[in-house]
Amino acid sequence: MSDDNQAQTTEAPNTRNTSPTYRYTASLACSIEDRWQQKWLSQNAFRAPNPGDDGFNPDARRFYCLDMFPYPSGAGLHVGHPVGYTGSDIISRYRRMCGDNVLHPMGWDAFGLPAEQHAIATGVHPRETTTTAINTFRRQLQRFGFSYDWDREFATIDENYYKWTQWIWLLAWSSWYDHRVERARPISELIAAIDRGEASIDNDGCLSWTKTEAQGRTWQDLSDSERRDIIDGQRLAYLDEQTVNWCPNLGTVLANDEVIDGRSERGNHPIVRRPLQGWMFRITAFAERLLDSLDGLNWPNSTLVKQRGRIGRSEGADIRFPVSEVGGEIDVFTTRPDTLLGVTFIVLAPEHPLVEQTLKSPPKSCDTDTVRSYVEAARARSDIDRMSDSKDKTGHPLGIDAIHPATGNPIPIWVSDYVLMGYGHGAIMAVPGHDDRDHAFATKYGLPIIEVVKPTSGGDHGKCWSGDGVAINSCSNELELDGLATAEAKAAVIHWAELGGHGHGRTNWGMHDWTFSRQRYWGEPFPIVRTEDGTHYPVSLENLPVKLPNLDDYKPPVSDDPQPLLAKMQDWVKTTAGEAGVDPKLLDPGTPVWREASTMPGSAGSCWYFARYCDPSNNDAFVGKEAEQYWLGPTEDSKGGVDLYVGGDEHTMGHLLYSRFWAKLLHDLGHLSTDEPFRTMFHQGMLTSFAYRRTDGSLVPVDEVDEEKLIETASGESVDRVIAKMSKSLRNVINPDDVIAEYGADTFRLYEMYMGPLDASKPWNTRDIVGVFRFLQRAWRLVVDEDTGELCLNADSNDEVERSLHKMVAKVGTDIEKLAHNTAIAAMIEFVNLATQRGGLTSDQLDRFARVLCPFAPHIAEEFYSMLGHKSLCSLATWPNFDESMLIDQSIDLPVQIKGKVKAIITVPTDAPESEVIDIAKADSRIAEILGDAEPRKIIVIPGKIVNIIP
RNA sequence: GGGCCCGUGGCGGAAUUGGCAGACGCAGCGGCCUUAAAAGCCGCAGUCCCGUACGGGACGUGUGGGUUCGAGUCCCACCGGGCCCA
Repeated sequence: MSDDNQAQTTEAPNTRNTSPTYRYTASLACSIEDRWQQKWLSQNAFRAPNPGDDGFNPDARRFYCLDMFPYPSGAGLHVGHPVGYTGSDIISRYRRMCGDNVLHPMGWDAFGLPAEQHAIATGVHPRETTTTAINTFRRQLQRFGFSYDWDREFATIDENYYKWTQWIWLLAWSSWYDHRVERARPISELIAAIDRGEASIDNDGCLSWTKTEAQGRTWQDLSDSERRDIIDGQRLAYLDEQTVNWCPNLGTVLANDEVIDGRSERGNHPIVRRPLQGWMFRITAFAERLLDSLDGLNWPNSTLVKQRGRIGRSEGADIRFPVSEVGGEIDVFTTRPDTLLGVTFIVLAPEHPLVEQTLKSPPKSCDTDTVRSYVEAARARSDIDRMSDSKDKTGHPLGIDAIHPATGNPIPIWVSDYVLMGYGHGAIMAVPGHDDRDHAFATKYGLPIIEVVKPTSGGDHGKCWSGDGVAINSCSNELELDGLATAEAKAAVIHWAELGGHGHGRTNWGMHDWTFSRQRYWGEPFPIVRTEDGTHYPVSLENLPVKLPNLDDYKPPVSDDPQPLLAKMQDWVKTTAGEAGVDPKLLDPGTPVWREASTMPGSAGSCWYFARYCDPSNNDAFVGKEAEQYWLGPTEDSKGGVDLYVGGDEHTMGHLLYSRFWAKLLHDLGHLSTDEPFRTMFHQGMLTSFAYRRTDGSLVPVDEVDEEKLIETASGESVDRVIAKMSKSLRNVINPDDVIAEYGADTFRLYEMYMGPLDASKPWNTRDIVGVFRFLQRAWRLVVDEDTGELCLNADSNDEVERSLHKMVAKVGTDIEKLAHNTAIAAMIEFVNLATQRGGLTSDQLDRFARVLCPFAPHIAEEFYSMLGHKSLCSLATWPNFDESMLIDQSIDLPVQIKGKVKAIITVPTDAPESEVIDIAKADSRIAEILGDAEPRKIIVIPGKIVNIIP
């Protein structure tokens, strides 16, 4: 052992003075780890050179392995974080040793509510809180020995980062979506097309590319503000009024996934539904592509299914129902146009404009007071709430009728909160014969039910059948559907509707445009200002980022009336074009302007961070072209995008959809060479913990239980062990710092990987850690003299050990590629156990073993490697080869079955032909005894596997 | 209500994808070493039955059926658990 190892020779606190000086104890492990971590950092060992940089190898295969970056919370790293990080570190280290160019970066998703909540409570600036938390996280991650390229680290709150977040937003604001070519384009091209007369805007504000005779006023006739409104209506970032989840206590709007059961996910505050104007992203324009390009992704199936569900494509038709009394008409969207003749009533969402219109001039039969209070009550409820009480539906008749377009019959119009304004048109045609919710509603209020679809097979005839079938009772003067299968009937109705002007076929998306404004402080400001007449002007690139002003008081005004926190800073909000950084060519610098007081949501920075790692310090572009093309562009093996993205599946729905959207936007506008950010995706499983449950079902904190006897200490009552999420209240949260202090980082890494499959959720069991610790101790003792600390190796190689080493190298390599780290570790344990029994390793064998161990337990591997005399790092050494011929044994044991039951094990030469195998099997005494003289009817030989004899 | 996933020893989990179920580890038991203990090393270990023992037999991957020479693995139904959507 070299001189610089002296430090750890002092005895470990948990060992007696009787234990050998150089035993692999926690303190020895920790001092080894500390030394190598310093070397890695000081040598910048895991720096990934970009094309053009020193040391870049253009012939190597690329491997961009990305961890979902963490939000650095004040509580420090949770024991669950390193599961995915260790899994990806192992494959990154392995691929690096295989010669790949590995990009394995880490950074910080650092804008977010918790730091702002902390600021409200303490007055400490969120930047300060966040920076402290980042330093803690970085220290903890480095303590695990992860091989990140720390030169590429950044945080989303860095000015040089959010400058580009703002720039990308401006890019969206300056773009529109051209559905003719299915891509985003600069809005200047649209304006030019309109100026040239190629495109026109119809009376409804819709864009039209067919040259028609000018109806009414032409573009030239419009005022500047009218033109501006039309163009603003095409932008991919646009202002709109939405019903939002307003959280008065947090002083902000929350996304649906930030609201759980009508309360905020963070802080558990009540939510009210309020209309509010804010910036939106026109993500729905990309819906079709977001759906279609999922097919090319190597993602877990469950994630693909969820993503498709989230996008929510449904094909159907818009059908128009005239309204007799008040005039006008109701558009409904239905996925089952074939059931048109089963419609017996119409249901409007409480927010539907016709409801308000009816209440203003109600017919006699409308109970206005009841309806009005019902509408008010429904407004306050969340969408999920309104849809979830599937049993007890409520509603009221409006007292007016619609005319059925195919029969001319009047059908009543109701209002009910099970219909949402956000889906379709906020109105449905109710088909109680074939829709469960409509059926429940009709039954409750005594509305007629008509059966119009007969199930082809199965299905309970007469009950509410919502599947496909054959149309019945579906003939009117206008339509004859009887006998048509559902698909044919749908087409027939759509055809009829389009011919008669009653509607048209349409694809509806469950996904909505993305509400992008937040009313809080700790987020990216929008780089845009507006003048008195409401015209918006971008802040020019050289004046980005628009920095957050400092606040004296972070408390939001608690109010049911949504107000952005920054609106308190009137000196900042009200400024001049010059002061705000608007290009003087666009607007005179002295012009009074108002800044946007809302900020971007937490997910903004994480939408594009995968790209920034490619070129994190670029001041001239969000990412340099060459770096971007190298790390993210298409290759022979990939259509482009991050090669492996590892992260939990719990918060990925929004993030994955939003990053995919930004990638498509950036791709369309020529800034990214891939339109999918993450080619291969892997979700690490959640770490759970044990908890204890009393017979009445209540949970007991772990420290109040005798875990051996399974009784509650205080009462003596017996308890069951159950698996639960780690939580403060159950006191079963594990702090990784404590575990490392007790066993070292190498053991920690091995334990988290050895628990089970990387993608499975599994319980932390402190008792089990010692197993992998013993493995490292055994490996250490196998080659190191515990008294002298010197290597203790054999001169001659044992053939059995050598063969088993080759097999182990082969298995570990293939297992790592599958991220099956648990079975790779089992293979290493078996190897060390065998080598221990056979009396040790040669120096050449240790050399290879150290390199195989390195991705998993890199510190002890470096130690072995340097003890062998290497001056270079094991982490940068070459992955050992194995000899194919060493994987095959001379002879193999085969089970012999009689009628599928194993009766004997025979040993045959590995390459024995079938006839020889049969002869050996028949010759086996036990087999011969069972078979007797009779010739078997059939003998099945599966080479290398089994022999099965049917007598 | 719809969709997706999962049920293997006392526990975590293996099983080259249809071929010896329970690798590896924890906990447990026995032995060696030790005055003793810890650590370490060696061994035993799915359940049940027969047998003093060597050994042998039956059952066995949530339950019931099916396909197959052969099923933890494929198919159908059910039970239980989880996640997502409504």
